[in-house]
Amino acid sequence: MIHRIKGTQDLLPGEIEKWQYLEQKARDIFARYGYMEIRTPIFEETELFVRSIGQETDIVQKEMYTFADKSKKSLTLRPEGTAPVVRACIENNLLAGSGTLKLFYMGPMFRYERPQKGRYRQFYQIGAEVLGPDNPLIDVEVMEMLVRFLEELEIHPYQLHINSIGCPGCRPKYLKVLRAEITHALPQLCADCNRRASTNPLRVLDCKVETDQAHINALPASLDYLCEDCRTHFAVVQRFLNNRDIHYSVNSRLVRGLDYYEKTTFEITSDLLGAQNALLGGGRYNGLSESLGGPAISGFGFALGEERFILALPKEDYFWMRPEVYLAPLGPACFDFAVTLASQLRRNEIRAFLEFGDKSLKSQLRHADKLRIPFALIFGTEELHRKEIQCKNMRDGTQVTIRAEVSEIIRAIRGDTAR
RNA sequence: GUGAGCGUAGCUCAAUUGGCAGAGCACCAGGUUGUGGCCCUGGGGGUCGCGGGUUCGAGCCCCGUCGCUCACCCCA
Repeated sequence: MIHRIKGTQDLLPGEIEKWQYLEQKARDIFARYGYMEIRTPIFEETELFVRSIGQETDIVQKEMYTFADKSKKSLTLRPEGTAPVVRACIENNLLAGSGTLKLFYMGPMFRYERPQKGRYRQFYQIGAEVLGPDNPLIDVEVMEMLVRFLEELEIHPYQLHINSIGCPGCRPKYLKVLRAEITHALPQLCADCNRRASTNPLRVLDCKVETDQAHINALPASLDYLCEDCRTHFAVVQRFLNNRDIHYSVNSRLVRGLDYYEKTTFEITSDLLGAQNALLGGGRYNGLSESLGGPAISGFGFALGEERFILALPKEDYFWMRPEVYLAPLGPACFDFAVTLASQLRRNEIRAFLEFGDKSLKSQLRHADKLRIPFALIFGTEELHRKEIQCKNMRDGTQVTIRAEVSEIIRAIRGDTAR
């Protein structure tokens, strides 16, 4: 028995409808905010991710699916979507204009991690990028769109957390102070923090160990070390979030795991999820384009985890384009007619289901009921001899005899007015 | 990479001290010459994850192994 790879999943009928719903709603709201879709390859040169995400990050250090192809080139299954999008923009010269470029994408990402609730090795993200000016109103518009998106999906409660982690101009100064303070507190901190202190001091801020909290709260916050430009940027973001009546909390301990972020970072969490409680996250990445050899263009973007949205979605019956009519021929003698009729109905845009097995009427109706198809067309040799057909309404059980013609059938299942 | 919990029918789970592998749901058939849901009757289905060991006898005890789940880590 061969079965699926750890951390992957088969999305089956009954579950996939939620995904279609989610993706359809995403396309809808992206269209309203002026985004166009982009699709990039599922694998890239390894170097793209190393340079953008950062050599020392966990993603690059231990989570990438990296392999050599037959020409010995090192390739990597994409662990995130921003770097490939920016790469594609540079390569196809989409950044030539001076305006704002808004793109969205959706698709699978890959990270080699131990699976748990809401976390998979192949997982799906929907994300968007705004390339162009370094304008804080972009940050606000993206967050507003996401809050609207959550409301339309009826996902609640959720919390928006924002922070500013400074820019290459002011962050080094902050990191120096942070390092010094952490070193000072090190004896009182947990083993993980002791390790992080040297590998990635920002992550110490993210520690959840109870006994560390008091010490961590006493550590300096990046917000207190922002340069003039970063401070103004963050102030404008907050002012306009307030204007739009968007509830948020400033979380000076919000740290992101990718090195390209600067200035604004944000995250939306929900306790509808498990321990992995982030529905989505994102931030500003002004230096990314240039570091990948493109023009000096600013960027802001986010990615949301589809699996996590599915977990948070209200427990409802999601839409399925189920067949409108089930053809139940009685015996092989009527099958030719059934095939022809199904074809005619479909040409008239009727969703028709035809059973191919030689099943009893009882089992065919049971099947139609199980698929919740609203009408069944029943016909045996007697009916066909008279050019008639039985049309049964599966909801109320009523049944009428009609002429075996497409126009009659359409009238019967869609009502007199429809066509 | 680390830790814990769990692997018995398609699904959810029982099985006393180690003593003939079960139920509900689902599925199929019949009750109805050609009519679904509700009800009744019957039926098909099992490498008890896998491999060793102990024992007259193992789903149960022991060792190993694989898988799943959750959590740590990290992130979407």
